[in-house]
Amino acid sequence: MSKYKWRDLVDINSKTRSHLSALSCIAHIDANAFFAQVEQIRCHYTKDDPVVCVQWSSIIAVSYAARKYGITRMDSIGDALKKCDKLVPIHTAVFRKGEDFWQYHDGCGSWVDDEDKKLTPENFKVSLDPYRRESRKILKVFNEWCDVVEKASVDEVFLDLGRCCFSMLMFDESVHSFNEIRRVFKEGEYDLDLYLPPVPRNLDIQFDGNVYNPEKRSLFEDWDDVIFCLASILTNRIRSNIEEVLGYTTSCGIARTKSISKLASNFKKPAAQTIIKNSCIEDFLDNEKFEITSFWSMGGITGQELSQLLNLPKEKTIKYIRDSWPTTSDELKGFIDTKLREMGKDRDKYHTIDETQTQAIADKLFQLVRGEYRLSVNAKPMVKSMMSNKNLRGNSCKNFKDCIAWLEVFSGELDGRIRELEQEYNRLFIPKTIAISVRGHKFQKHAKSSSLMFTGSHIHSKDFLEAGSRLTQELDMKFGKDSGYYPLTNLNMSISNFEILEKGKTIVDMFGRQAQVTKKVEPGNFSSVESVTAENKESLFLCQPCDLSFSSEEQLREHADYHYALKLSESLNGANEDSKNLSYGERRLLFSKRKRPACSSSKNDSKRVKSTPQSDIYKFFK
DNA sequence: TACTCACAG
DNA sequence: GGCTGTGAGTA
Repeated sequence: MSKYKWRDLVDINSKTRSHLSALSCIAHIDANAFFAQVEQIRCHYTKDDPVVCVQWSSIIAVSYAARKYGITRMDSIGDALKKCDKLVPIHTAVFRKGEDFWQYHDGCGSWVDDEDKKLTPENFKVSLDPYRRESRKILKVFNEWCDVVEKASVDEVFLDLGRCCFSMLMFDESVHSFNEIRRVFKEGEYDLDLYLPPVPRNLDIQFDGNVYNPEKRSLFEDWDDVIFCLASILTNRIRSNIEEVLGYTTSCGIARTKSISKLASNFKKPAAQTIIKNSCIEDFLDNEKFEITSFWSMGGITGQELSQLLNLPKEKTIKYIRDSWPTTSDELKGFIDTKLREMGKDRDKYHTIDETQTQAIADKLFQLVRGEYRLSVNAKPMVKSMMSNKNLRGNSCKNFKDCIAWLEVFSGELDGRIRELEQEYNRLFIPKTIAISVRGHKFQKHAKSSSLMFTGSHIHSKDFLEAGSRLTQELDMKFGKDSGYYPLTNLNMSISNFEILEKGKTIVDMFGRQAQVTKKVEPGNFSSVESVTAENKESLFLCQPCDLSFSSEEQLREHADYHYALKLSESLNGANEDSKNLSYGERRLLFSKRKRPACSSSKNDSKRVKSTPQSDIYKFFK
């Protein structure tokens, strides 16, 4: 007999409840030394070349090949060259002061002898655009395979694999072990409150990756292990797909919660995956000397203060918490409350801990140490704002004219990032407000903002430059005569309040004359753009992979199911093998009927291609 | 709404 | 360590 009920199994097929199910299955996938990998691939090096990504004279990402020489992110480029004379330092792309496009200057950097080829913060601004682009490409692949994807940062994602695993278990005809449970499910001969049948013996499936199993437990103790096994097969396929098509290696962790899966993906690197069985979670947390500060969001002051407050021992803090408060979080809450009260006048030492929130803190901690803290996997909303920022050194911004030169850079960067979004979503992004902020030696911050007129359907860098210059001039007139205003130490431009419109249509075409558009973003890659006008109300539900729109959420969900079916049959019935020789574009056409995005027409692209003609990193967009 | 702080990569 | 980004809390 299983310890899980039918309800637990059926729930993982629900987008909204899966993360709460006892059979939940989450993956965290992380691109290894991402910036270094991007540069390695762009410049046609191999994984064995000791590539590092450089910004001025600091190393911001170290490839695994370079780590073998003991090089770390803390090393200056000079230190690193001492450790490895074969080092391949590659500088990030940069904007030149006064220009509105970025470029790679391969062969240039702080480490070269030629003075003319030195890249310095006085005259350049780093561009992270190439990494954001590659990140989006990777994200697209995840979205093709999985219905719930959360982009956690530029180089990591969470996947809720509930539906995927459920489908593999119930509908994959090539695996015979599950015929009986499938029959019962399909005939409807089950009750949600009944326990599942025992896991069949001699399963014809195998884990992909490393199962964390120090106690040598049976690999398939119950259905959770079956789910995780299917998940491991799937994530391996997804990761292989990403490596085949884009070249990136990734690390993956599979577990029942986000926090455990994140620890797991970090456990073995690079290019590995680690599965934490539910029955091994406590072993994992205890054996691998994790502390509460190891958990996400606990890495800073909050974790420190919490550790102190609870008088946690240095070693085995997680086990200590579990053993000290074994049954409920209530006693833990009581303990925290008492401690805070005892603190009395020293209370402000723990300013991070809010005494009205002790129940929530206790609950979270109680669950975290048991691998039971269940956060849902949420797609992040598209964008709220965008900033282009420059810390200025020395005299690189000593008057109004210098400001304008940097504003050129900011305008170009923001414009490029908007173009990217427009390509990705096939929508127009129109920011309605713009802000300029400055910092100097003698003052913390002066800022000005204004609304952006939107003239016609296109906004480009000139509009930002114009509006930004005006604001900067106002600041200059107001404070510029003050001694200590110049040279500025920081200058930035930000845009916000985006209107998101269908391409080729004006807001009036879409929604009528007195339309006011409000944006709503649905979780997942299926977003809805909702328009509210005085008279009519209309919703569009968009399937990003296909760029099809639907008039109801129901239709969209139905359509989405079609995607999973295709992907899963591809994955499990060997279609993957058959299509191995096809190009990515052909594969995508085959499986998702998706049009390739048009070749990017941004200024950045043409410049970039010119400067590095050998690069084929963006070939999939051609 | 704007600003600061905490946190992360 | 420099840089970018997000969310929570606060005035």
